[in-house]
Amino acid sequence: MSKQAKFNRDEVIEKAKNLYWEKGYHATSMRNLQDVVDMRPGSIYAAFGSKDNLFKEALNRYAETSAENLADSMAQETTALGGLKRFLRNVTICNKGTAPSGMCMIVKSVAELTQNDSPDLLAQAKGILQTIEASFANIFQQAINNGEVSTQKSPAELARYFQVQLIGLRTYAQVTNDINAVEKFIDDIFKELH
Amino acid sequence: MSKQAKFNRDEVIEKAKNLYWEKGYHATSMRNLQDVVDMRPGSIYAAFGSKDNLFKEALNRYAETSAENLADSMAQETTALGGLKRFLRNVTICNKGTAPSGMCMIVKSVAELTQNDSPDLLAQAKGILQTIEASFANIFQQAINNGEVSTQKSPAELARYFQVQLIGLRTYAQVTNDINAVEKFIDDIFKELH
DNA sequence: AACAATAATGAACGATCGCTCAACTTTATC
DNA sequence: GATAAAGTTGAGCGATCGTTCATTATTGTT
Repeated sequence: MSKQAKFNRDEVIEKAKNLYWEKGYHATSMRNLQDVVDMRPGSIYAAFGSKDNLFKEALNRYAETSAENLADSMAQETTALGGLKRFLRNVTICNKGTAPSGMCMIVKSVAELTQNDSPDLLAQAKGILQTIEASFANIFQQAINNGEVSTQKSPAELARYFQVQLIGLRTYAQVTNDINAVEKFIDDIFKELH
Repeated sequence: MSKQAKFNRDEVIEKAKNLYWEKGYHATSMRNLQDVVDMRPGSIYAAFGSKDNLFKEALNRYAETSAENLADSMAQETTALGGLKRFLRNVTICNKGTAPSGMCMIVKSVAELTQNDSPDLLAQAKGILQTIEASFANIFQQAINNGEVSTQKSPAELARYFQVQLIGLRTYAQVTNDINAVEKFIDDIFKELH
């Protein structure tokens, strides 16, 4: 009995994520979203509830994809530090042309959203960044176990250090477009870690 | 002849800057601005032309204030690196409670604005970040001349490094609120530079 | 006191915002 | 083919957006 939905939920979330990522939360209107996902407002609201909730799903999708990208980078390298370096190069240099924005969607969200007007969206974005940092800590633990790391720092400290470099450098790359400088910067980071 | 304006232009720009800084460009409405500057729409438009133009003036004011804050930090320390460290501590830890946002207003703007919907606002924000980096380079040149710096890096490289740490750490501090971690991070940065 | 010149006001414009819902379409079941 | 259940549609709601402009208020000059 009943009719089955004709839209593909995964594809819709993917397209919504890309639009939110490009334009940010406030600058993305429901009509913009209706256009890119090719659905009428009634269907969108039946399926996702609200603009806020769709943004939440978009954030989660972004987090999933980021985790996959990190895993892919790790899998393509023989060392843990090599994997992290590949990941860092990907987000700052390689993927810059293809992605909806050169900036990290989560950092964009943390920068845009305030505690007053969307506390749970902000909390979710912050939580995702913490999760990512925790996965970096796991990787650095591996790197330490493998004897790849020269410094005395703990996995948590190394993860924090890497997170700051990632956020800072990705934003920096957005401003300058100086690929050579970014490349050199990344090399310096890993020269020091080794 | 004529009537003289009763509002104080500097104060109005200051208040507008603080609201834009807190809420971001898109989430700040002209009616929000009318409230905080206590002016009617006709007066605002006669004085500033448009929401975009008022935002430009706000960005410039922010840049001026940032330059003053940097100069103040430098003046309060005997060494160039000490001044930079004070500045970095100020924006990530000390001023966090009092400022409209823990984030840098320029970084927020670069994150929020896109090439398509406001190219000149974006260009101006990027330009301000370049100017700030150039002032860091001057300071590092002094530090090198004074023999404060241990590394072989050029002033431009050191400025880029500092800019990335500043952007990354300020954003990081916004996410975690872990003051001890940030404090330690800053200490590590300057341990290495010395 | 009359006159320019400029500033301040705020109602209101057309556009767009997030969102709703009554009407309609499609499907599975009997 | 009648019925029930669920998905789709899009006109349109009230609110708010950035902005305009006719009107009013305030000033220095004559």
